[in-house]
Amino acid sequence: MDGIGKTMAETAVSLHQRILSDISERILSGEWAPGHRIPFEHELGIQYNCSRMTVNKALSQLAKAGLIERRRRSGSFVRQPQAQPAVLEIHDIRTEVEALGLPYRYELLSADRRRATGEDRGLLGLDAVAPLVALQCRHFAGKRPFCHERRLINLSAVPDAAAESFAAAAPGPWLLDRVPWSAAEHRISAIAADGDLALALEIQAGSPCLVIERRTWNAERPVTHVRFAYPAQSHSLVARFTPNQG
Amino acid sequence: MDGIGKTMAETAVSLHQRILSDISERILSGEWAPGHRIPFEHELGIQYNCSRMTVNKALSQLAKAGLIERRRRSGSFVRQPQAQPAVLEIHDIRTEVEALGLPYRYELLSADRRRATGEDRGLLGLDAVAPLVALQCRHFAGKRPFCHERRLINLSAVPDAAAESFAAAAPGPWLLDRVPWSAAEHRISAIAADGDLALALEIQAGSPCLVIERRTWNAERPVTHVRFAYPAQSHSLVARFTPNQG
DNA sequence: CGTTCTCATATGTATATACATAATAGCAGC
DNA sequence: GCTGCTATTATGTATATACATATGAGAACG
Repeated sequence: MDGIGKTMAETAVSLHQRILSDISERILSGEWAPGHRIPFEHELGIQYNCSRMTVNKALSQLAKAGLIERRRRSGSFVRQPQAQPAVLEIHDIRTEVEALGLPYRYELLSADRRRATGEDRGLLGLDAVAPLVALQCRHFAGKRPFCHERRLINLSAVPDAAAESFAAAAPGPWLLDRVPWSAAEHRISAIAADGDLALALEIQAGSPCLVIERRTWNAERPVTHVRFAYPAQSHSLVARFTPNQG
Repeated sequence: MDGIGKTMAETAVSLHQRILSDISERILSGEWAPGHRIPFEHELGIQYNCSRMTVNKALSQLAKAGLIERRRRSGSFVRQPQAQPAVLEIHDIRTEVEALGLPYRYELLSADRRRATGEDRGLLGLDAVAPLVALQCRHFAGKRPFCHERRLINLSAVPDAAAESFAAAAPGPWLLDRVPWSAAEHRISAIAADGDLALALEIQAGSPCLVIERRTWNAERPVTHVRFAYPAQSHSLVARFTPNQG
């Protein structure tokens, strides 16, 4: 390294990026098998003609992505692939429908205010009885029902929801505006449509549906539980795993 | 900042980590609403009594996690929540079955070697005709079929597969040993079991199944396409979203 | 009034440096 | 041989610095 001031224009992509993709390629191609010790930071620094810090940043990122494991005093090692972590993007329903080029429509089927039953508490993850709102609604793509939504909202976490009718706007975006970000857990499964669901989705009873359940917390407090049911034909989820996403 | 040499023991967690969680907390709590401009790097540097580099690393990470958007000359802004990225862990089937405390058994139903048909090429993402192996097999949890697997393996990417019978060991782990790491795309959907699938899973024809399809690449080359079909009752997937995972 | 040019500014990327920390290897002493 | 100390080593985290780059704001100009 000939010191500070090296121009960056000589490389089209950043050095960081180059190191990252070089190394992941070697791992992905199998050239560096699981268990293999990759060169030390300072060695890579010499190879790439850059400082240890730059290498360090790239390797730290690879470690976070799960491709390598770093051990002090020993070096960095290619990890045994175990679980395939994949990133699933769960979008807003209106966005999804509009992405298909179809007009979106929302319809409220029922709204109900009650004290949490045992089942409600199980779904929401509540430890005590609390007031809540239970909703059922439908999302249309063009003329066809696209998705059925069944939702519980914990009123002690979101008191404003008591005054809201949800007749015109879907509860999902409404909540996102008020509880802007939160931790969430998703459960994805398949079910056979029972009578009510089949009616709502205008499909045959017993036909398969893809179900996404989401539980949402805000600072440790359960906010909402929602079950989206999609007719099997109309929907699938895509998840990707790419180790060097930048 | 009183210069180099500040001891790190005074803070239990790293400064980087603290900035990261502080800021995401403010965003998650709604204190900083979408569109809000968060303080400039140098301002945060003064607030946290640290250098711009440290702030920069934390903010870059938040940007990569999708919580904020960074604009040169303008600053960093809280993003509108759009897609909820959730991490899905897809494990080995044997591991899953054994996690249930049930004995695992594998059974090969059929193995077939052929040149890729049009459909095969679509599934694998091949642009040219190539030899491949097509497999069907079952995974048992105790006495019940747990999962049906239908797989294509691209022989030009994995020539060794031609010599392998797959009678005793499942192709998934076998491939993992040889193609140690790879990029993958998962598609999750629900289907109604057709006659063959119903027979293999010992369920009624037409009953719902959860389907996971996975396409795997190794250095831009398609390696395998696999479709796992689970009887709806027996399986669900869990994905989590936690914004500041470190 | 609109267009273009210049300048200031915030982020982006890289450097060299400093010290902390964890873990190993080797050695000393019992 | 086992235990515990010490030195070494690779990574972890932070610093100050330097320069690149994109872009917004305002000045200069037609």
